[in-house]
Amino acid sequence: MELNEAKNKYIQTWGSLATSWGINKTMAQVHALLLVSTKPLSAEDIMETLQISRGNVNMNVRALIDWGIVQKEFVVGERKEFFVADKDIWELFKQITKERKKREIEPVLRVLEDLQQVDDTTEEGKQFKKVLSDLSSVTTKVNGILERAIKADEHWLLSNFTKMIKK
Amino acid sequence: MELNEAKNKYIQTWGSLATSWGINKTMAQVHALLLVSTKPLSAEDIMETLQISRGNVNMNVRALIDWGIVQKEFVVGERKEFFVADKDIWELFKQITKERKKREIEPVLRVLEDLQQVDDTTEEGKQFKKVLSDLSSVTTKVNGILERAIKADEHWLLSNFTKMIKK
DNA sequence: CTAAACTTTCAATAATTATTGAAAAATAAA
DNA sequence: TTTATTTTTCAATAATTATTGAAAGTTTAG
Repeated sequence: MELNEAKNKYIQTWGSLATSWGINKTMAQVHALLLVSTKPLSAEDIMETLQISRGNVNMNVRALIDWGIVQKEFVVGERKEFFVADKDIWELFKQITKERKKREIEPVLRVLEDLQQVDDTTEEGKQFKKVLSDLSSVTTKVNGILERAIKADEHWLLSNFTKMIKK
Repeated sequence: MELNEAKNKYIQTWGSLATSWGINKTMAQVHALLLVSTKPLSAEDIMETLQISRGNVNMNVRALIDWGIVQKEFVVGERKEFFVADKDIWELFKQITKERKKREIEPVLRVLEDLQQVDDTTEEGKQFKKVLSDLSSVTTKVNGILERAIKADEHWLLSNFTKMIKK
């Protein structure tokens, strides 16, 4: 398989996975592109490769920076900004998980907690509280799983590759 | 807080969480409604409570059944179908995780594997393969985390509540 | 069988979300 | 300064996704 064909396929695959996880397609594609690029890319490079508008590039690159998985980089002799993606993909996974946990799971936990205030003098009220408490348990548990994933073996990838190389 | 108000708030919260995870809002709301209902609901009950059309109810209930988290139930003396949601929420989480793993993560792993066939005689090709192999490692690892979550303590919730009740 | 009760389908339409592109704002060079 | 270059914003528009509702299809009762 030719390299560019492979890169393309990868960018597309990643983009389509992203859409089913509530991340927009372009954002995922921009990230994928930066990830497989051997050098920093400018907004124009991205526009050209992915055939998207300047505004779109700007918005999505900014979002990626916001998520902490892409950084600006300055190239000597160039005025415009260039971008690179963090190449440690475990780090990437952790960042994304951390962000989503904060933005989505934690607010739900807060609502569930708040709802515990419901009147439970009736039988139905009691049952509802039971469902809520089940939900809280599971959400908390999921939160915990993610928490552990985030904190887990800081250098898992590194040690993994050291192993691979040594072999 | 009044019971119906609380139930409503919960249905809305769950619905909005769902949209950011690529599950459609109505599907999540229907599920939430069934979850907090003390008795099986008919298509009409759902239509009325959520103010949505018959077709919409049908499609989403069917999808929920497809995911294995809602079941049909027959009510004596009634001709139409009624629906109930599985009340074991850990089971629900496991089902959803299992489905998504199968539908989304596994196909990506297959594509990544396929892309390993890329020509790697050039330096750039080698670097790309490195990125691919990183991605595979992480995706496999995530797959593993989910796998373990699915298989984990079949009766975690149950034992948890037994503990709570005993206390 | 036929009629009534109920479920499913799907083209039309609405609602939501993403993208463009040009104008405004910001930044750096001359 | 002023001018050129680059980035950001955002209203308009396009693309995607969800929803409706009525017609067609099924099932059950009589």
